[in-house]
Amino acid sequence: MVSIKTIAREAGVSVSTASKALNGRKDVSEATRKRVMEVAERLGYTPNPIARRLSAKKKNLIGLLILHTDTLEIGGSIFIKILGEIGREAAARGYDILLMTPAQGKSYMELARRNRVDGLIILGLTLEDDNLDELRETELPMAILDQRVEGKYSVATDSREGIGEIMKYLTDTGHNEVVFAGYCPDSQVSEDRYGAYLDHLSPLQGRVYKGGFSYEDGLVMGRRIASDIRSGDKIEAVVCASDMAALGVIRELQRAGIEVPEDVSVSGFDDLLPGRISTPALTTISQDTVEISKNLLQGVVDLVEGERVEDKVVRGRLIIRGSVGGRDERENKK
Amino acid sequence: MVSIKTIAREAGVSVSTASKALNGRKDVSEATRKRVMEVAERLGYTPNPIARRLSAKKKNLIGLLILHTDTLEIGGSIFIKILGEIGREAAARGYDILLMTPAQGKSYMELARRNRVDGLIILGLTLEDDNLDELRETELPMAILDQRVEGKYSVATDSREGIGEIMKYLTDTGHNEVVFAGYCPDSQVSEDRYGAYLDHLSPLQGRVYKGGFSYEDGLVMGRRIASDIRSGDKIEAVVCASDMAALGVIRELQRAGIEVPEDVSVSGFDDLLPGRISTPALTTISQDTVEISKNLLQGVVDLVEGERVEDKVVRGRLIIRGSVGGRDERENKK
DNA sequence: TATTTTATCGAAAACGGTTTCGTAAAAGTA
DNA sequence: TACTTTTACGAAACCGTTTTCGATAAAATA
Repeated sequence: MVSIKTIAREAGVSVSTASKALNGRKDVSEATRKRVMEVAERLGYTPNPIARRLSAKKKNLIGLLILHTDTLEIGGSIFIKILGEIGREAAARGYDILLMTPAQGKSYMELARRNRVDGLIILGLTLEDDNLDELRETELPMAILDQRVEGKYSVATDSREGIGEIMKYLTDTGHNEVVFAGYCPDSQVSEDRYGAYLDHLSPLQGRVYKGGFSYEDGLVMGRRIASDIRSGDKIEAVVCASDMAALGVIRELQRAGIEVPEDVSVSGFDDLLPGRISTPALTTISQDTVEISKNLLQGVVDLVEGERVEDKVVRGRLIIRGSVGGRDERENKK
Repeated sequence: MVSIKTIAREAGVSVSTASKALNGRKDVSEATRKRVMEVAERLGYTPNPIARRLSAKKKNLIGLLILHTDTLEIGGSIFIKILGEIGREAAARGYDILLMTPAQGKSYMELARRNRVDGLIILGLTLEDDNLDELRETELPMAILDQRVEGKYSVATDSREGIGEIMKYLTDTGHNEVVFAGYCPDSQVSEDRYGAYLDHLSPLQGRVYKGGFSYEDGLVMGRRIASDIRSGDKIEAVVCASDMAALGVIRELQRAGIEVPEDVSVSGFDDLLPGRISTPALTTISQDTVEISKNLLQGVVDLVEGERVEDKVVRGRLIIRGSVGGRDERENKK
């Protein structure tokens, strides 16, 4: 394997000069630099990142902490894209990504310390995490997906705006009685989405069904909603906090003989695969994985390099599909 | 940061002795070893993996190459689990995982070389990959998911047995006319699954619909199947090469007024999320992600450590849900 | 011309470990 | 007792970089 020694020898200079030439330092003559560069090129030299890390204080290494792979599984189709993008961005900024999985008994910070990473990207963090306090206290640069932790940089899809768009679309298509399904106080994301719903309430009047993000949660809420409708409640649309919950709701509505979207419209959030192929297909907000990943990576890197960063919310995109009815469909049904 | 020097000083020994004590080398007295260990424990010493890598020939570093994140997106819910498991296994065997994403113009081997990894785990490799020849020729230890490359270690779900189980189940539930949908010659996995179908043909008689793995592919095949049925073909079951294709097939069948499973049974392969919540829910083969991940990681590691390994096929599990009809349902319909 | 700057380079230390090898003391053997 | 072997340890080299700093020669200044 060709090291810097090889190219120094070959170029007839000392190792230190070779290093300086390669790194564009200022005290090397133009002639020497060129010679060194050529030799390096010819010999296919690539600096050993390990050796480099040993001497440098900044290791150019970011730990990617993937928590709760079981929960993350639901949004799997999104995460795989995020991973790819993070990798690309990291390469572009000259950083490497170390995959870190939580180990029994070891705290995240302990893991980070052991691996000598400059910073952390955290996926799948929940508010019940045991390490939350420790995270808050540490100085280690980090970027957290979808969960705000005080003092820490976070990136999330703009729930407020996303739900806002949905509400606006519902209003435009003539829905008046709109309820919200999937509020659970444990989750930041859920809070945000519910809050946004409340913000856009007028002139609609709201009601909330508590529940989680999963399909099963959706089933439970769907049954309650169906029952309320049968009791005479005039619900025209259900805004759900997640795609999976929306699918569950739709399923139970359909089972109760309530047609979507002819009788009730249902919207999701996330744009997961199942919602694209369900009948009806889900009207939802799709996450901009590229933008999310970019911000995640650049966020930590900026922090590592001493810059200040502000929490980032990235715009989602309203995806109009079949689960929200237009005025026509709903009129026809009547 | 406490280094080996610190603990050497504190324990009153030389750095070399400290190193030997820590690593359980043979020429250290029991008393000294104990003293060194205690100091290390007390000071919370953890060896710097970077420094260790610099001197060692084996870096204890495995590159995780994630290809085609767009295609992988489909099975995302599986891959995220695989990632988690790989991480856990790696930690258990003392290896670190470096996330690698292919860069424009750089070959995979080039990437591996640059990063000084001991070996590679490759996810999402296709037979059309430009790097295939180079991969074949290299000596670098690697484990490849779901794609056999001559001379390279691969891990895959046992298509043969999986399809076999499905065929047996179909026979047991009284299906005679069984066709196969989703054969595409580009893909190893598809070939395997189709081959297994052919193996289990008797006493059924077979027919194949060519197509890919995606939902859209399924739609196309579904239309052809529906049309064949309307032309009088007595198809009782469709064995699909993938869940997504199966969902597409079901969709088109339903649209043509053909009921699943009352008129035709349909089976999938992979056990993805959408198939679990579709109506009817898919009868399919679920992949054992834990076993797959273990074998992937242990495969490369074994190769790195000089052992021989044999290609691994891991058993899937037949998941019986609603898309394949029992004898009763089908009789009743008639 | 004598002196100070500036440009270019290389020796050496440092990063944090591991490993080889030499040596002194302890133990074993004749 | 004298010699050999074993045990326990440390000095030093090494892994491949970067960086600091001192040295030399050329250029600029007085």
